[in-house]
Amino acid sequence: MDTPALASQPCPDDILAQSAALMSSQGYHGTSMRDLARTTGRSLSGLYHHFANKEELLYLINERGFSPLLANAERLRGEYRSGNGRPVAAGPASAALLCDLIGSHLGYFGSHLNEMRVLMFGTQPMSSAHGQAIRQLKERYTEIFNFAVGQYIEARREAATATEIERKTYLLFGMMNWIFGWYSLDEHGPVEALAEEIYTTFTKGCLALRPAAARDE
Amino acid sequence: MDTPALASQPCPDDILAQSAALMSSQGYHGTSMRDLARTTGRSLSGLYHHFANKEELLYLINERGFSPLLANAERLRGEYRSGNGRPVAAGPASAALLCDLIGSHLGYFGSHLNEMRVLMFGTQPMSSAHGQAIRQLKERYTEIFNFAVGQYIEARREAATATEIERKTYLLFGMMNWIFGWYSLDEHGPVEALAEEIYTTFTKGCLALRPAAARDE
DNA sequence: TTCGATACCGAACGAACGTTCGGCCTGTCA
DNA sequence: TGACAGGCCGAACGTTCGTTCGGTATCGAA
Repeated sequence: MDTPALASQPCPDDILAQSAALMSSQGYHGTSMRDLARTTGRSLSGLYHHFANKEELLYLINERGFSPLLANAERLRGEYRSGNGRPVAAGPASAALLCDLIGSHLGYFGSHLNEMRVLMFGTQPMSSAHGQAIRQLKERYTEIFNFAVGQYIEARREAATATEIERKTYLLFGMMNWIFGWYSLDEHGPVEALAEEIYTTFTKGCLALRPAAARDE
Repeated sequence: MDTPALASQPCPDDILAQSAALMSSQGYHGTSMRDLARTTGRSLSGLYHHFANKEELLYLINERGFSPLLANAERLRGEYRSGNGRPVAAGPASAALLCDLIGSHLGYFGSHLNEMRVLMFGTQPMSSAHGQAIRQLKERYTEIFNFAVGQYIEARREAATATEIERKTYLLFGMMNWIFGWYSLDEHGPVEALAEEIYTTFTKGCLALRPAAARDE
C-alpha cells in the first residue's frame, strides 16, 4: 500500500523546483498534474507517492521556499539584540540590521525566483490549515522588517507612529518584491548592487517628516 | 444568429467589474465561466453574447481597466511639455509632474483595485495578439514614468545613466503597486495621503548618489 | 530465500471545464 | 400585422481535470 506522504518522506527537491518553475509562469490553477508529470519525467500516479494532493504540493513549495529566508532573518535580529546591552551605539547597529535584512532578502530572491513568484501568488488556493501556516510565516517575517525599520527611524528622528512604520515597511517590501516582474541579471547587474540601491533609496527617503497638515491618526 | 462580439457592442460594465472581482481573488484559470455566470446572474451561454471567449474577456478587463490610466498619464506629460519653452524653472515643473503621476496612479488604483490586481497577474494567459496589445499599453505607461523620473533627477543632481533611471522607476512602481497586497482604506487612510508619502520617500531617496566603487556600467 | 517497504507505473473514475447549438422572448420599425 | 435583430436560455458536446486503484520492479534486512 502506498503511504500518501503525510510529511513522512521528504518530497524530492527536483519535483518542488520544477513545479515551482511551472507554477511561477502559469499559476497554480493553470498548471496541471499532467504538466508536472511530463516535466519531472514521472508518471501521473507516481507523483502522488510524494504528496497527498496538488494543494499539498503548493504548500510544500511555499513552506520549503520560505523557511530558510525566515530563519536567516530571525538570526540577524537575534544578533542585533544580543549586541544590544547598548555599549554599541544603536544608530549604526540598526542601519546594519536593515542593510543585512535587505541583502538577505534580495540574495535569496535572486537565487529562488520561481519559488518567490509562487509565494507571492498568495495562500488563497490552499486549505485553511496550510494557508494559515504560510500566512504565519509571512507575518513573522514582516514583523522582523517592521522592527528593523522602527529601530532605524527611532535612532534618527522623532518617533514615528506604529502605523507609519508599518506603511514604510510595506513600501520597502514593494521595492524589493516588485523586482520579480522586471529583474534580470544581464540587464540590471547583480542583486547585491540592487540591494544597496534599495537600502540607500529607502533609508534616505524614510526619514523625511510629513508636513504637519497631512499627519495621520 | 448571434454576433459573437467582435468588439461590436461594448461588453456591459457590470460583467467586466464582477469578472475582475472574481479573477482578482481566484486568478484567471481559477475562475470558471460557470462562476462568472452565477455571480453576474446570467446563463452560461448568455455570457458568450458579449465576448467571443474567456480569453477575450480577460483582454477586455485589461484594456478597459488600463486605458483611462494611460490616457491620464499622457495628458499630464503633455501639459508638462507644453509648459516647457522654459520660462518656468524645470525643477518645480518636473516635481509637479512626478507628484501628479503618482497621485493619478494611486487614485485610480484605489478605485479599481480588482482590475489592477488582474492587470498585475500578467499577460501570459492571453493570446499573442491580445497579450502584445496590453504589453504595449504597459510599456507606454512605464515610459512616461521613466521620463518623469529622469527629468526630476536631471534637474537636481548630476545626470544618471539610462539604466539607473530605469531601475529607480521600477522601485517607484514597486512601492505603488505593492499596495494591492496590504492596503485597506480603514487601516491605512485615504490613498491621497499614501501617494504623498510615496512621493516624499521616493524623491528624497532617489537623489542619493551611489558610492563610486559601486557605480555600474 | 523470503519479506516488507519504497518508488513507480498504466488505466481508469467521476467531475468540471470551455464552448456550441437551437430556440425563446421582447422590443422596434416598416 | 409581420419581419427581424438583440439579449438571453437549457441542454448538450468533447476534452481535460485531480485523483484512485491494482499491479510491478528494486532492494536492504531477516
